[in-house]
Amino acid sequence: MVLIFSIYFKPDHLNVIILIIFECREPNPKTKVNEIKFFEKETDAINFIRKENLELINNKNLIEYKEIHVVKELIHSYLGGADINLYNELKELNIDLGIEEKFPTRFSRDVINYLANLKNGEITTYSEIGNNINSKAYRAIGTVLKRNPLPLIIPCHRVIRKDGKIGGFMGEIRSSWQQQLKKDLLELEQVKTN
DNA sequence: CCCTTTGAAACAG
DNA sequence: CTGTTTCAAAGGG
Repeated sequence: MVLIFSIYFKPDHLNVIILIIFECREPNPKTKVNEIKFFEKETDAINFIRKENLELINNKNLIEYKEIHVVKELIHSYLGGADINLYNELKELNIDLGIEEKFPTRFSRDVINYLANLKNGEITTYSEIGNNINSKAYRAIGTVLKRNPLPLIIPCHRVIRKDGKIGGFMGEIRSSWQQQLKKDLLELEQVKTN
């Protein structure tokens, strides 16, 4: 039996709804982080939860799910400006992120490993990642990040274009709330985005 | 399987 | 700005 849970919230100084999806396979008491998703409006998040038939966890019951509580609190602190590396922090706490299933190829693993070790506020470019993983497949790097199921934890928002442009976010390359969110996340880390 | 298409990119002109 | 280059993955025979 597989149970899928979710929790959503609006961070204090960020105009977005964050939905975190978890799964729990019955005999296994450990909860795995499935996905982090962003929505422009609360109604969009609610519609998604309905459509996907996700079980919604309220704050009162949150205490029962240790992993979910921890993930939510860490994201809260990070968005509040705390200098934490979400990926390393969660790894140390032994929270299951399902990295092997989410990034099955060598190439995608190399890309996200490089990203996971970036410091808070440290930005990089698609070509810089390429240089570090010994590949010139710049566009393929973008494709890996576009499909990143763990934004914030795998900080794909820290990857901009070499020419200084902001680059895409959530598959969006034109002006959109998604790209604004990328800028907001960078500014949260004191990165100037013009 | 192979063969074609597709990219949150980069580069040269 | 416009082509051209690039290569991993996904998609379609």
